Amino acid sequence: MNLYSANSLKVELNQRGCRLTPQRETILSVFQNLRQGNHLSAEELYNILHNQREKIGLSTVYRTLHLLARIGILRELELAEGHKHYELNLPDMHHHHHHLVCIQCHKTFEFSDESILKIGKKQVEKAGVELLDCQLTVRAVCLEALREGWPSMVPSNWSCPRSHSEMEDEIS
Amino acid sequence: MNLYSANSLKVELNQRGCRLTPQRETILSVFQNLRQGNHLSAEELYNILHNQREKIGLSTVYRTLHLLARIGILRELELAEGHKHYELNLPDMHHHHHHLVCIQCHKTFEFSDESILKIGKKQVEKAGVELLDCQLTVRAVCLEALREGWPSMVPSNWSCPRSHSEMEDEIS
DNA sequence: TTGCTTGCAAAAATTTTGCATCTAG
DNA sequence: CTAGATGCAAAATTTTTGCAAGCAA
Repeated sequence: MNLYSANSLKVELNQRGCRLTPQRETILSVFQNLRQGNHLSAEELYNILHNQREKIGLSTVYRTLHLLARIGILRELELAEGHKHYELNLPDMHHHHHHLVCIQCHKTFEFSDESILKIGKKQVEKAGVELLDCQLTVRAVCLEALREGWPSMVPSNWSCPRSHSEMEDEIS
Repeated sequence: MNLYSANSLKVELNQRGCRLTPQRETILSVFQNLRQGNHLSAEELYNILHNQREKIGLSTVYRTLHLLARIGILRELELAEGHKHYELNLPDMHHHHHHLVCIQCHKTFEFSDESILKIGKKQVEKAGVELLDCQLTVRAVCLEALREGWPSMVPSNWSCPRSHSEMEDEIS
């Protein structure tokens, strides 16, 4: 599962006049160890690092997330929760996936579909630009919310009873 | 092009115990008059309203955008510019479209592909949830940025020389 | 009337930046 | 050494909220 070794990261960075610092290495390793299907916000990553007794400033976290996303190592997800989430970018057909998210409780499901990347590649070619990422986001309302009588009966902060088991230090 | 009349908006709102206010009507009309392919952030919408001498508070703008997106009248776009954008949600095959965006200069291209909505519908059915929106976002780097030597040679605030003609009061 | 809405200002949440200091190459 | 990176605190951006007053149904 080690898709980017510290060394290949170093090469990537040095090619662009950037440096491999312990902070960057640590942050990448958090993503490497994240179980498939999870993604982190800057704040969540920062908390994980703190739980691991790593001293990395929040601004460094933000700067590193940007850098790695720009390089193409991370993928930026916009799941409409008020902040971006990040995950490893695995552009090969095998790992490439997309998201279905409930706009009420933010539960997310992953799915794969090879034809999407093909469509993205076609468009990119037509526009004469270079592909970085291609993600389908399906917004929906979950069964539980519908059962509660969404949308009229569901207060905007309502969330599935069971869905409160999330993140913070979810490294497998 | 009048897809939602004031009256059908009223019905939609009243069904959910909400009211049709002049502010909501005005905001919807801005989107109706926006030329196809444009989308607005809360701030941009607020400015347009001001230019039209409408007195609508920024919080009302935010509240209305949320409401209309929740109802399914607007579509929330996440084009990675630091804030959400909104456009009319036209879920029929004919108007449904997707976005290709340059992460460097934020230029966006629209495209249609019927198979995407089909994929979304399939996933939604499988997950047993109700579809609200289905959008493919392709992130790429534009030709101009590549020519400048992206990524190593391009400062992160660089933008295509010509691409500075945007928004603010772009109503056609 | 009643309870949903608004506008304002204040607060919250998220992200960015300036700068002195540190460090990878 | 030297340009890039860090950490902190301060600032900027974007969005949300409390509350008194207004207005749609």
